[in-house]
Amino acid sequence: MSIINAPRGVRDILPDESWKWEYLFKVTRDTARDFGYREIHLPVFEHTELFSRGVGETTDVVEKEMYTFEDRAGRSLTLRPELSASMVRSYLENRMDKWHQPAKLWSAGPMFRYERPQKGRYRQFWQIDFEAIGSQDPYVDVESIALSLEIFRRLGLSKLEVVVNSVGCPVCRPVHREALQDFLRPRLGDLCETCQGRFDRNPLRILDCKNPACRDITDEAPDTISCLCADCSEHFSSVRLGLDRIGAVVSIDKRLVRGLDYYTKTAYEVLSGDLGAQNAVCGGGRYDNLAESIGGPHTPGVGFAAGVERIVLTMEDQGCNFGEPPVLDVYVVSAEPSSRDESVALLYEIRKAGIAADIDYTGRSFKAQFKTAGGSGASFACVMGPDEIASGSVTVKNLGTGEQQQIARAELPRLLAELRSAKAGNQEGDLL
RNA sequence: GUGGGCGUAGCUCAAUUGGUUAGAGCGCUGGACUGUGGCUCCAGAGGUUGGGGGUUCAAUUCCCCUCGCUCACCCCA
Repeated sequence: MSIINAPRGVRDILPDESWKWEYLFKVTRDTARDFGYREIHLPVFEHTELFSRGVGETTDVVEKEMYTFEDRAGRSLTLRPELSASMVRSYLENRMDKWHQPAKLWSAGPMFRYERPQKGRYRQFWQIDFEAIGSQDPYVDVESIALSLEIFRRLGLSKLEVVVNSVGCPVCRPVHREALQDFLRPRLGDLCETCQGRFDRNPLRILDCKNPACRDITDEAPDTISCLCADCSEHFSSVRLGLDRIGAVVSIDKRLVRGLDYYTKTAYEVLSGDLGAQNAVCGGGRYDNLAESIGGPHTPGVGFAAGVERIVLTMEDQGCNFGEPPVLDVYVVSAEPSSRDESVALLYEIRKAGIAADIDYTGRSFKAQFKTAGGSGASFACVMGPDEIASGSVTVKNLGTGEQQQIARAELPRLLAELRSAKAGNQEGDLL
Protein backbone atom coordinates (compact mmCIF):
# COMPACT_ATOMS: atom_id res chain seq x y z
CA MET A 1 0.00 0.00 0.00
CA SER A 2 1.41 3.35 -0.97
CA ILE A 3 1.14 6.50 1.08
CA ILE A 4 -1.54 9.01 0.25
CA ASN A 5 -0.25 12.20 -1.31
CA ALA A 6 -1.87 15.61 -1.32
CA PRO A 7 -4.37 16.07 -4.18
CA ARG A 8 -3.20 17.63 -7.39
CA GLY A 9 -2.66 21.36 -7.38
CA VAL A 10 -2.45 21.82 -3.63
CA ARG A 11 0.67 22.02 -1.56
CA ASP A 12 2.03 22.20 1.95
CA ILE A 13 3.56 25.42 3.15
CA LEU A 14 6.41 24.07 5.25
CA PRO A 15 8.08 25.92 8.15
CA ASP A 16 10.93 27.12 5.94
CA GLU A 17 8.37 29.02 3.88
CA SER A 18 5.55 29.75 6.30
CA TRP A 19 7.52 32.36 8.20
CA LYS A 20 7.77 34.34 4.98
CA TRP A 21 3.98 34.26 4.68
CA GLU A 22 3.78 35.51 8.23
CA TYR A 23 5.84 38.52 7.22
CA LEU A 24 3.62 39.22 4.24
CA PHE A 25 0.51 39.07 6.42
CA LYS A 26 2.03 41.39 8.97
CA VAL A 27 2.81 43.99 6.30
CA THR A 28 -0.66 43.51 4.86
CA ARG A 29 -2.34 43.93 8.23
CA ASP A 30 -0.35 47.07 9.07
CA THR A 31 -1.03 48.65 5.69
CA ALA A 32 -4.72 47.82 5.92
CA ARG A 33 -4.89 49.60 9.25
CA ASP A 34 -3.05 52.63 7.86
CA PHE A 35 -5.63 52.88 5.07
CA GLY A 36 -8.64 52.39 7.31
CA TYR A 37 -9.56 48.88 6.22
CA ARG A 38 -10.85 46.47 8.85
CA GLU A 39 -10.44 42.72 8.75
CA ILE A 40 -13.32 40.35 8.11
CA HIS A 41 -13.35 36.55 8.11
CA LEU A 42 -15.61 34.99 5.52
CA PRO A 43 -16.76 31.40 4.94
CA VAL A 44 -14.78 29.23 2.57
CA PHE A 45 -17.92 27.92 0.87
CA GLU A 46 -21.08 29.69 -0.23
CA HIS A 47 -24.24 28.91 -2.14
CA THR A 48 -23.29 28.16 -5.73
CA GLU A 49 -25.67 30.85 -7.00
CA LEU A 50 -23.65 33.54 -5.27
CA PHE A 51 -20.82 32.92 -7.71
CA SER A 52 -22.77 31.91 -10.80
CA ARG A 53 -24.85 35.07 -10.55
CA GLY A 54 -22.22 37.35 -9.03
CA VAL A 55 -19.17 36.40 -11.04
CA GLY A 56 -21.13 35.68 -14.22
CA GLU A 57 -22.50 32.54 -15.86
CA THR A 58 -20.31 32.81 -18.94
CA THR A 59 -17.01 33.39 -17.18
CA ASP A 60 -14.34 30.70 -17.23
CA VAL A 61 -14.37 30.66 -13.45
CA VAL A 62 -18.02 29.68 -13.28
CA GLU A 63 -18.14 27.55 -16.41
CA LYS A 64 -15.27 25.21 -15.69
CA GLU A 65 -13.27 26.10 -12.60
CA MET A 66 -15.56 25.81 -9.60
CA TYR A 67 -15.37 23.18 -6.90
CA THR A 68 -19.08 22.56 -6.54
CA PHE A 69 -20.65 19.89 -4.35
CA GLU A 70 -23.92 18.98 -2.73
CA ASP A 71 -24.15 18.86 1.02
CA ARG A 72 -26.14 16.20 2.83
CA ALA A 73 -29.35 18.20 2.54
CA GLY A 74 -28.96 18.54 -1.21
CA ARG A 75 -27.89 22.19 -1.26
CA SER A 76 -25.47 23.12 -4.01
CA LEU A 77 -22.41 24.70 -2.44
CA THR A 78 -19.15 25.93 -3.95
CA LEU A 79 -15.69 26.46 -2.53
CA ARG A 80 -15.09 30.16 -3.14
CA PRO A 81 -13.10 30.91 -6.30
CA GLU A 82 -12.73 34.57 -5.30
CA LEU A 83 -13.72 36.92 -2.54
CA SER A 84 -15.57 39.95 -3.91
CA ALA A 85 -18.92 38.18 -4.20
CA SER A 86 -18.68 36.97 -0.60
CA MET A 87 -17.69 40.42 0.56
CA VAL A 88 -20.71 42.01 -1.07
CA ARG A 89 -22.94 39.21 0.19
CA SER A 90 -21.74 39.87 3.72
CA TYR A 91 -22.19 43.62 3.24
CA LEU A 92 -25.82 43.11 2.25
CA GLU A 93 -26.57 40.41 4.80
CA ASN A 94 -25.11 42.40 7.69
CA ARG A 95 -26.70 45.69 6.60
CA MET A 96 -23.38 47.43 6.30
CA ASP A 97 -25.15 50.09 4.26
CA LYS A 98 -26.10 51.47 7.67
CA TRP A 99 -22.42 51.91 8.53
CA HIS A 100 -20.40 54.90 7.57
CA GLN A 101 -19.82 54.52 3.82
CA PRO A 102 -17.92 53.07 2.19
CA ALA A 103 -17.46 49.95 4.27
CA LYS A 104 -13.77 49.22 3.93
CA LEU A 105 -12.97 45.59 4.54
CA TRP A 106 -10.10 43.23 3.96
CA SER A 107 -9.69 39.50 4.25
CA ALA A 108 -7.18 36.77 3.54
CA GLY A 109 -7.55 33.07 2.94
CA PRO A 110 -7.55 30.23 0.46
CA MET A 111 -9.49 30.28 -2.83
CA PHE A 112 -10.23 27.28 -5.00
CA ARG A 113 -10.24 26.90 -8.75
CA TYR A 114 -10.09 23.70 -10.76
CA GLU A 115 -7.35 24.43 -13.27
CA ARG A 116 -4.22 22.68 -14.51
CA PRO A 117 -1.54 23.72 -12.06
CA GLN A 118 1.59 25.48 -13.27
CA LYS A 119 4.07 28.03 -11.99
CA GLY A 120 2.24 30.43 -9.69
CA ARG A 121 -1.07 28.69 -10.23
CA TYR A 122 -2.60 26.24 -7.79
CA ARG A 123 -6.01 24.74 -7.19
CA GLN A 124 -5.95 26.08 -3.68
CA PHE A 125 -4.26 29.45 -3.53
CA TRP A 126 -4.28 32.32 -1.07
CA GLN A 127 -5.41 35.83 -1.69
CA ILE A 128 -5.37 39.01 0.30
CA ASP A 129 -8.46 40.96 -0.65
CA PHE A 130 -9.55 44.53 -0.05
CA GLU A 131 -12.97 45.96 -0.84
CA ALA A 132 -14.54 49.38 -0.35
CA ILE A 133 -18.29 49.07 -0.72
CA GLY A 134 -20.86 51.87 -0.80
CA SER A 135 -19.19 54.75 -2.59
CA GLN A 136 -18.78 55.72 -6.22
CA ASP A 137 -16.19 58.38 -5.53
CA PRO A 138 -13.29 58.01 -8.00
CA TYR A 139 -10.94 58.68 -5.12
CA VAL A 140 -11.96 55.33 -3.70
CA ASP A 141 -10.74 53.72 -6.91
CA VAL A 142 -7.55 55.69 -6.49
CA GLU A 143 -7.20 54.56 -2.90
CA SER A 144 -7.71 50.94 -3.85
CA ILE A 145 -4.92 51.10 -6.40
CA ALA A 146 -2.72 53.12 -4.07
CA LEU A 147 -3.24 50.64 -1.27
CA SER A 148 -2.15 47.68 -3.38
CA LEU A 149 0.92 49.60 -4.51
CA GLU A 150 1.74 50.58 -0.94
CA ILE A 151 1.65 46.95 0.18
CA PHE A 152 4.00 45.99 -2.64
CA ARG A 153 6.25 48.92 -1.85
CA ARG A 154 6.48 47.93 1.81
CA LEU A 155 7.24 44.37 0.83
CA GLY A 156 10.19 45.68 -1.13
CA LEU A 157 8.89 44.74 -4.56
CA SER A 158 10.05 46.73 -7.53
CA LYS A 159 9.82 46.31 -11.26
CA LEU A 160 6.05 45.89 -11.09
CA GLU A 161 3.89 47.13 -13.89
CA VAL A 162 0.51 48.69 -13.15
CA VAL A 163 -2.05 48.75 -15.93
CA VAL A 164 -5.39 50.52 -15.75
CA ASN A 165 -8.41 50.66 -18.01
CA SER A 166 -12.09 51.50 -17.90
CA VAL A 167 -14.52 48.85 -19.09
CA GLY A 168 -17.61 51.08 -18.91
CA CYS A 169 -21.02 50.36 -17.49
CA PRO A 170 -24.39 48.95 -18.68
CA VAL A 171 -25.00 52.20 -20.53
CA CYS A 172 -21.83 52.35 -22.58
CA ARG A 173 -20.96 48.67 -22.80
CA PRO A 174 -23.63 47.78 -25.37
CA VAL A 175 -22.45 50.71 -27.47
CA HIS A 176 -18.91 49.45 -27.43
CA ARG A 177 -20.00 45.87 -27.94
CA GLU A 178 -21.86 46.81 -31.07
CA ALA A 179 -19.05 48.98 -32.40
CA LEU A 180 -16.61 46.17 -31.76
CA GLN A 181 -18.78 43.56 -33.43
CA ASP A 182 -19.34 45.82 -36.43
CA PHE A 183 -15.61 46.26 -36.71
CA LEU A 184 -14.80 42.58 -36.37
CA ARG A 185 -17.65 41.09 -38.40
CA PRO A 186 -15.95 41.45 -41.82
CA ARG A 187 -12.84 39.69 -40.50
CA LEU A 188 -14.51 37.19 -38.26
CA GLY A 189 -13.01 34.31 -40.22
CA ASP A 190 -9.46 35.52 -39.48
CA LEU A 191 -9.88 35.37 -35.72
CA CYS A 192 -8.70 32.34 -33.76
CA GLU A 193 -11.21 29.66 -32.90
CA THR A 194 -11.79 30.73 -29.31
CA CYS A 195 -12.29 34.33 -30.37
CA GLN A 196 -14.86 33.30 -32.95
CA GLY A 197 -16.71 31.68 -30.10
CA ARG A 198 -16.37 34.88 -28.09
CA PHE A 199 -17.79 37.04 -30.84
CA ASP A 200 -21.40 36.60 -29.76
CA ARG A 201 -20.97 35.61 -26.15
CA ASN A 202 -18.32 38.02 -24.93
CA PRO A 203 -16.66 40.07 -27.69
CA LEU A 204 -14.87 42.22 -25.11
CA ARG A 205 -12.53 39.36 -24.34
CA ILE A 206 -11.32 39.27 -27.94
CA LEU A 207 -9.41 42.43 -27.11
CA ASP A 208 -7.03 40.67 -24.72
CA CYS A 209 -6.47 37.55 -26.82
CA LYS A 210 -2.74 36.81 -27.07
CA ASN A 211 -3.00 35.23 -30.49
CA PRO A 212 -0.87 37.40 -32.86
CA ALA A 213 -3.43 37.22 -35.65
CA CYS A 214 -6.19 38.39 -33.33
CA ARG A 215 -3.96 41.12 -31.98
CA ASP A 216 -3.25 42.40 -35.46
CA ILE A 217 -6.94 42.58 -36.17
CA THR A 218 -7.85 44.20 -32.88
CA ASP A 219 -5.03 46.75 -32.99
CA GLU A 220 -7.33 49.17 -34.72
CA ALA A 221 -10.52 47.96 -33.10
CA PRO A 222 -12.64 50.39 -31.07
CA ASP A 223 -11.55 50.26 -27.43
CA THR A 224 -13.79 50.64 -24.42
CA ILE A 225 -12.44 54.06 -23.54
CA SER A 226 -13.55 55.58 -26.83
CA CYS A 227 -17.11 54.39 -26.21
CA LEU A 228 -17.51 55.43 -22.58
CA CYS A 229 -20.66 57.28 -21.63
CA ALA A 230 -20.35 60.74 -20.09
CA ASP A 231 -20.50 59.41 -16.55
CA CYS A 232 -17.90 56.68 -17.05
CA SER A 233 -15.68 58.98 -19.06
CA GLU A 234 -15.67 61.58 -16.34
CA HIS A 235 -15.09 58.94 -13.69
CA PHE A 236 -12.13 57.56 -15.59
CA SER A 237 -10.54 61.00 -16.01
CA SER A 238 -10.98 61.63 -12.31
CA VAL A 239 -9.29 58.34 -11.46
CA ARG A 240 -6.39 59.12 -13.76
CA LEU A 241 -6.09 62.60 -12.36
CA GLY A 242 -6.25 61.28 -8.82
CA LEU A 243 -3.54 58.72 -9.50
CA ASP A 244 -1.45 61.53 -10.93
CA ARG A 245 -1.95 63.65 -7.84
CA ILE A 246 -0.75 60.96 -5.48
CA GLY A 247 2.19 60.18 -7.75
CA ALA A 248 1.13 56.67 -8.71
CA VAL A 249 2.86 55.53 -11.86
CA VAL A 250 0.45 53.55 -14.01
CA SER A 251 -0.04 52.95 -17.68
CA ILE A 252 -3.28 52.76 -19.57
CA ASP A 253 -3.87 49.40 -21.21
CA LYS A 254 -6.81 49.53 -23.59
CA ARG A 255 -6.77 45.78 -23.95
CA LEU A 256 -7.22 45.10 -20.25
CA VAL A 257 -10.74 43.74 -19.79
CA ARG A 258 -10.55 41.19 -16.93
CA GLY A 259 -12.35 37.91 -16.88
CA LEU A 260 -15.10 38.46 -14.37
CA ASP A 261 -18.40 39.91 -15.52
CA TYR A 262 -19.02 42.19 -12.57
CA TYR A 263 -16.38 44.77 -13.37
CA THR A 264 -17.59 48.25 -14.35
CA LYS A 265 -15.62 51.40 -14.97
CA THR A 266 -12.15 51.01 -13.47
CA ALA A 267 -10.22 47.77 -14.03
CA TYR A 268 -6.58 47.30 -13.14
CA GLU A 269 -3.85 44.74 -12.72
CA VAL A 270 -0.41 44.65 -11.23
CA LEU A 271 2.02 42.54 -13.25
CA SER A 272 5.31 40.93 -12.30
CA GLY A 273 7.90 39.88 -14.82
CA ASP A 274 9.23 37.14 -12.55
CA LEU A 275 6.28 34.79 -12.73
CA GLY A 276 6.39 33.26 -16.18
CA ALA A 277 3.03 33.05 -17.85
CA GLN A 278 1.04 33.76 -14.70
CA ASN A 279 2.20 37.33 -14.45
CA ALA A 280 -0.66 38.95 -12.55
CA VAL A 281 0.12 39.38 -8.87
CA CYS A 282 -2.89 41.57 -8.25
CA GLY A 283 -6.14 42.33 -10.02
CA GLY A 284 -9.07 44.52 -9.21
CA GLY A 285 -11.51 47.17 -10.19
CA ARG A 286 -14.93 48.63 -9.69
CA TYR A 287 -18.07 46.49 -9.63
CA ASP A 288 -21.06 48.78 -9.29
CA ASN A 289 -23.56 46.13 -10.37
CA LEU A 290 -22.38 43.16 -8.36
CA ALA A 291 -24.74 43.79 -5.44
CA GLU A 292 -27.73 43.94 -7.75
CA SER A 293 -26.77 40.77 -9.56
CA ILE A 294 -26.94 38.84 -6.30
CA GLY A 295 -30.28 40.31 -5.32
CA GLY A 296 -29.38 43.44 -3.40
CA PRO A 297 -29.98 47.13 -4.06
CA HIS A 298 -27.66 49.05 -6.35
CA THR A 299 -24.43 49.39 -4.39
CA PRO A 300 -21.19 50.67 -5.89
CA GLY A 301 -17.95 49.03 -4.84
CA VAL A 302 -14.29 48.77 -5.73
CA GLY A 303 -11.57 46.42 -4.62
CA PHE A 304 -8.73 44.11 -5.50
CA ALA A 305 -7.24 40.73 -4.70
CA ALA A 306 -3.58 39.80 -4.70
CA GLY A 307 -2.13 36.29 -4.84
CA VAL A 308 -0.02 35.35 -1.84
CA GLU A 309 1.95 32.56 -3.57
CA ARG A 310 2.72 34.85 -6.49
CA ILE A 311 3.81 37.69 -4.24
CA VAL A 312 6.14 35.39 -2.30
CA LEU A 313 7.54 33.96 -5.53
CA THR A 314 8.22 37.43 -6.86
CA MET A 315 9.76 38.55 -3.58
CA GLU A 316 12.08 35.54 -3.62
CA ASP A 317 13.08 36.22 -7.22
CA GLN A 318 13.79 39.83 -6.39
CA GLY A 319 15.72 38.95 -3.22
CA CYS A 320 13.34 40.85 -0.96
CA ASN A 321 13.71 40.89 2.80
CA PHE A 322 11.31 38.77 4.82
CA GLY A 323 12.48 39.82 8.26
CA GLU A 324 13.91 37.16 10.54
CA PRO A 325 12.71 33.56 10.77
CA PRO A 326 11.65 32.55 14.26
CA VAL A 327 14.37 30.83 16.26
CA LEU A 328 14.78 29.44 19.74
CA ASP A 329 16.44 31.59 22.36
CA VAL A 330 17.64 28.80 24.58
CA TYR A 331 18.33 25.10 24.23
CA VAL A 332 18.42 23.16 27.46
CA VAL A 333 21.06 20.44 27.69
CA SER A 334 20.89 17.70 30.25
CA ALA A 335 24.32 16.42 31.21
CA GLU A 336 23.18 13.01 32.39
CA PRO A 337 19.97 11.01 32.49
CA SER A 338 19.92 11.57 36.24
CA SER A 339 19.65 15.33 35.75
CA ARG A 340 16.82 15.19 33.25
CA ASP A 341 14.02 15.95 35.67
CA GLU A 342 15.82 19.05 36.84
CA SER A 343 16.52 20.00 33.20
CA VAL A 344 12.85 19.83 32.39
CA ALA A 345 12.06 21.97 35.43
CA LEU A 346 14.58 24.50 34.16
CA LEU A 347 13.04 24.36 30.68
CA TYR A 348 9.62 25.36 31.99
CA GLU A 349 11.08 28.04 34.22
CA ILE A 350 12.67 29.60 31.16
CA ARG A 351 9.53 29.31 29.05
CA LYS A 352 7.44 30.84 31.80
CA ALA A 353 9.64 33.92 31.54
CA GLY A 354 8.64 34.30 27.89
CA ILE A 355 11.86 32.93 26.46
CA ALA A 356 11.64 30.43 23.62
CA ALA A 357 13.26 27.22 24.78
CA ASP A 358 13.40 23.57 23.84
CA ILE A 359 15.01 20.33 24.95
CA ASP A 360 15.92 16.94 23.50
CA TYR A 361 13.35 14.16 23.64
CA THR A 362 15.30 11.40 21.92
CA GLY A 363 17.74 10.45 24.66
CA ARG A 364 20.74 11.73 22.76
CA SER A 365 24.19 11.98 24.27
CA PHE A 366 25.40 15.14 25.96
CA LYS A 367 27.53 15.93 22.96
CA ALA A 368 24.75 15.27 20.53
CA GLN A 369 22.43 17.54 22.49
CA PHE A 370 24.95 20.32 22.02
CA LYS A 371 25.00 19.60 18.33
CA THR A 372 21.25 20.03 18.22
CA ALA A 373 21.57 23.21 20.25
CA GLY A 374 24.03 24.59 17.71
CA GLY A 375 21.84 23.65 14.79
CA SER A 376 18.67 25.01 16.36
CA GLY A 377 19.79 28.58 16.01
CA ALA A 378 19.39 29.18 19.73
CA SER A 379 21.52 31.97 21.17
CA PHE A 380 22.23 30.12 24.39
CA ALA A 381 22.54 26.64 25.76
CA CYS A 382 21.66 26.08 29.41
CA VAL A 383 23.33 23.06 30.90
CA MET A 384 21.88 21.21 33.86
CA GLY A 385 23.87 18.37 35.37
CA PRO A 386 24.94 16.83 38.67
CA ASP A 387 27.39 19.68 39.35
CA GLU A 388 24.74 22.32 38.80
CA ILE A 389 22.20 20.48 40.88
CA ALA A 390 24.69 20.06 43.72
CA SER A 391 25.62 23.74 43.74
CA GLY A 392 22.18 25.13 42.87
CA SER A 393 23.43 26.67 39.67
CA VAL A 394 23.04 26.52 35.92
CA THR A 395 25.72 26.74 33.26
CA VAL A 396 24.91 29.18 30.47
CA LYS A 397 26.83 29.08 27.23
CA ASN A 398 26.66 31.71 24.53
CA LEU A 399 26.49 29.64 21.38
CA GLY A 400 27.63 32.54 19.26
CA THR A 401 30.82 33.42 21.10
CA GLY A 402 31.44 30.11 22.84
CA GLU A 403 31.82 31.84 26.21
CA GLN A 404 30.13 30.25 29.15
CA GLN A 405 29.72 30.73 32.85
CA GLN A 406 28.09 28.98 35.73
CA ILE A 407 25.61 31.21 37.52
CA ALA A 408 23.58 30.72 40.66
CA ARG A 409 20.10 29.49 39.98
CA ALA A 410 18.80 32.58 41.81
CA GLU A 411 20.38 34.78 39.18
CA LEU A 412 18.55 33.09 36.35
CA PRO A 413 15.46 35.36 36.45
CA ARG A 414 17.69 38.41 36.05
CA LEU A 415 19.44 36.82 33.08
CA LEU A 416 16.14 35.86 31.52
CA ALA A 417 14.82 39.39 31.97
CA GLU A 418 17.88 40.70 30.17
CA LEU A 419 17.37 38.16 27.45
CA ARG A 420 13.78 39.17 27.05
CA SER A 421 14.50 42.88 26.81
CA ALA A 422 17.27 42.19 24.33
CA LYS A 423 14.74 40.22 22.34
CA ALA A 424 12.15 43.02 22.53
CA GLY A 425 14.71 45.65 21.56
CA ASN A 426 15.92 43.29 18.87
CA GLN A 427 19.52 44.07 19.73
CA GLU A 428 22.45 42.34 21.32
CA GLY A 429 22.44 42.86 25.05
CA ASP A 430 25.45 42.67 27.33
CA LEU A 431 24.80 39.01 27.86
CA LEU A 432 27.94 37.12 28.67
C1' G B 1 -9.39 19.95 -21.60
C1' U B 2 -4.73 20.11 -25.25
C1' G B 3 0.63 19.95 -25.96
C1' G B 4 6.21 19.71 -24.49
C1' G B 5 9.90 18.26 -20.70
C1' C B 6 11.12 15.26 -16.45
C1' G B 7 10.66 10.99 -12.59
C1' U B 8 17.50 7.21 -9.45
C1' A B 9 18.92 7.87 -1.26
C1' G B 10 15.68 13.05 2.91
C1' C B 11 17.91 17.03 -0.89
C1' U B 12 20.99 18.10 -5.50
C1' C B 13 22.76 14.88 -9.09
C1' A B 14 26.14 10.55 -11.41
C1' A B 15 26.09 5.51 -13.60
C1' U B 16 30.24 4.01 -20.99
C1' U B 17 26.97 1.55 -27.58
C1' G B 18 21.92 -1.98 -22.50
C1' G B 19 26.65 -5.40 -18.78
C1' U B 20 26.59 -8.05 -13.55
C1' U B 21 27.30 -5.39 -5.64
C1' A B 22 23.28 1.63 -8.64
C1' G B 23 27.60 5.85 -6.67
C1' A B 24 29.01 11.02 -4.93
C1' G B 25 28.22 15.63 -2.34
C1' C B 26 25.10 17.74 1.27
C1' G B 27 21.98 16.21 5.25
C1' C B 28 21.05 12.45 9.10
C1' U B 29 23.04 8.91 13.14
C1' G B 30 27.32 7.28 15.93
C1' G B 31 32.48 7.77 17.09
C1' A B 32 37.59 10.19 17.44
C1' C B 33 36.75 14.21 22.12
C1' U B 34 33.29 9.01 28.47
C1' G B 35 30.39 17.45 30.82
C1' U B 36 30.44 21.07 25.40
C1' G B 37 28.02 22.54 19.16
C1' G B 38 30.37 24.99 14.58
C1' C B 39 36.17 22.98 11.80
C1' U B 40 38.58 18.20 10.63
C1' C B 41 38.78 12.86 10.23
C1' C B 42 36.46 7.88 10.52
C1' A B 43 32.25 4.76 10.37
C1' G B 44 27.04 3.71 9.70
C1' A B 45 21.97 3.89 8.29
C1' G B 46 19.13 5.08 4.18
C1' G B 47 17.04 2.90 -2.92
C1' U B 48 11.10 -2.29 -4.93
C1' U B 49 15.86 3.39 -9.99
C1' G B 50 7.45 6.43 -9.52
C1' G B 51 4.17 1.87 -10.66
C1' G B 52 2.83 -2.10 -14.23
C1' G B 53 3.82 -4.76 -18.65
C1' G B 54 7.07 -5.89 -22.90
C1' U B 55 11.91 -6.75 -25.80
C1' U B 56 16.67 -9.15 -24.20
C1' C B 57 21.22 -13.94 -21.76
C1' A B 58 21.04 -9.10 -19.22
C1' A B 59 17.01 -2.87 -18.49
C1' U B 60 18.26 2.98 -14.34
C1' U B 61 19.28 2.79 -19.86
C1' C B 62 15.05 0.57 -25.34
C1' C B 63 9.30 0.17 -26.29
C1' C B 64 4.08 0.52 -24.47
C1' C B 65 0.59 1.77 -20.62
C1' U B 66 -0.31 4.28 -16.12
C1' C B 67 0.54 7.67 -12.09
C1' G B 68 2.99 11.96 -10.51
C1' C B 69 5.72 16.49 -11.10
C1' U B 70 6.77 20.55 -14.20
C1' C B 71 6.34 24.27 -18.13
C1' A B 72 3.16 26.23 -21.78
C1' C B 73 -1.88 27.01 -24.28
C1' C B 74 -6.60 28.66 -22.10
C1' C B 75 -7.72 31.82 -18.05
C1' C B 76 -6.41 34.28 -14.01
C1' A B 77 -4.20 35.57 -8.17
